[in-house]
Amino acid sequence: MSRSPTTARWADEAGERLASAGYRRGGARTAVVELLARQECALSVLEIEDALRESGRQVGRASIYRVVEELEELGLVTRLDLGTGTARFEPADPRGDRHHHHLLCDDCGDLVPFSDPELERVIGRVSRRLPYPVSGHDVTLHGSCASCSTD
Amino acid sequence: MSRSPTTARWADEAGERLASAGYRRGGARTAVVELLARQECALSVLEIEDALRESGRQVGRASIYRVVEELEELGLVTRLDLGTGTARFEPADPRGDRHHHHLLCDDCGDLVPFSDPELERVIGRVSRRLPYPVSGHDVTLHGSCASCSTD
DNA sequence: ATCAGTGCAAAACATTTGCAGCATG
DNA sequence: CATGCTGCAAATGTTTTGCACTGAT
Repeated sequence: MSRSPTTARWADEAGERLASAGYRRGGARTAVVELLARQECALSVLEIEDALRESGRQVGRASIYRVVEELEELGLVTRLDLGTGTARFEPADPRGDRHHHHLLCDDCGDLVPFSDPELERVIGRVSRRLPYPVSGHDVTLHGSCASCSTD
Repeated sequence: MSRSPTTARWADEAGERLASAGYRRGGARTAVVELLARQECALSVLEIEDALRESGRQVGRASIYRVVEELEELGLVTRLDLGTGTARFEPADPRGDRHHHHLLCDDCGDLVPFSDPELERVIGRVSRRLPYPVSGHDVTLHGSCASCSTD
């Protein structure tokens, strides 16, 4: 399995942060972190479960929920609630080059990541005039993808 | 109950659009529309249920779900999925002066609405370079409110 | 050897659906 | 008075929790 530098960096940082937060290196936790590190975009818990089973490393669903919750609390993953009934999770990178937002097809759930520096700048500016400090943000654009518009 | 001009306009438009879409003016539907018209910001289904019960107009929860779904399909309300486990609904106004986004306290769920013309402009610009047409957008800023930061 | 980590099964929620009875147009 | 609307209760699907067992340190 080849890992890009960015991907490897995230997995390593996650490992360190988990260790220094007092977590042990259990099998399920490691498997979930390594799978997430390889992802370009967000996965649901069910998708994580399937991907792990297919790669021969089955992990209980409850453990996956527990791991993504821990990772979210440490700021290592971002939870996306897009109104599709299931939450999705992806590696977080608040300031780095993997930071992005999403275009969602409201009909089929297809996700397209995008990023824009000016959007980030404007969000930063807006954040400063709000009543309490802003620690993060989500932007979701909604539409209907090519396959779903063919009606 | 006094209604501001904007609020009245939304309730009236909702009534018309529902009627022309072939819907009847049932009691539950009317009650939900009138409650939403009065709201400044988003409510969950449970909050809608409680508010209606307290105002002496009890409505079944399933009916509330059905009404907000219809209203969402007609573009009259916006559904907000903020990762709190429950969806919230508010009157929609995609281009008008009620259009806004939210700052969410991740600890207690407190919602603060805000709006910014430049943010809208940038989102419009970004939308144009994406692979399929964008029909709407959500922006959520995350933080920890004053009461929750007192630790 | 200890105590965190894990998996299973059950529980807790949010939301949707089926259906019988009520009320609008 | 026919058909859409409503409420209840049951079904569905997601996420959380309890508990016994496994495994990392």
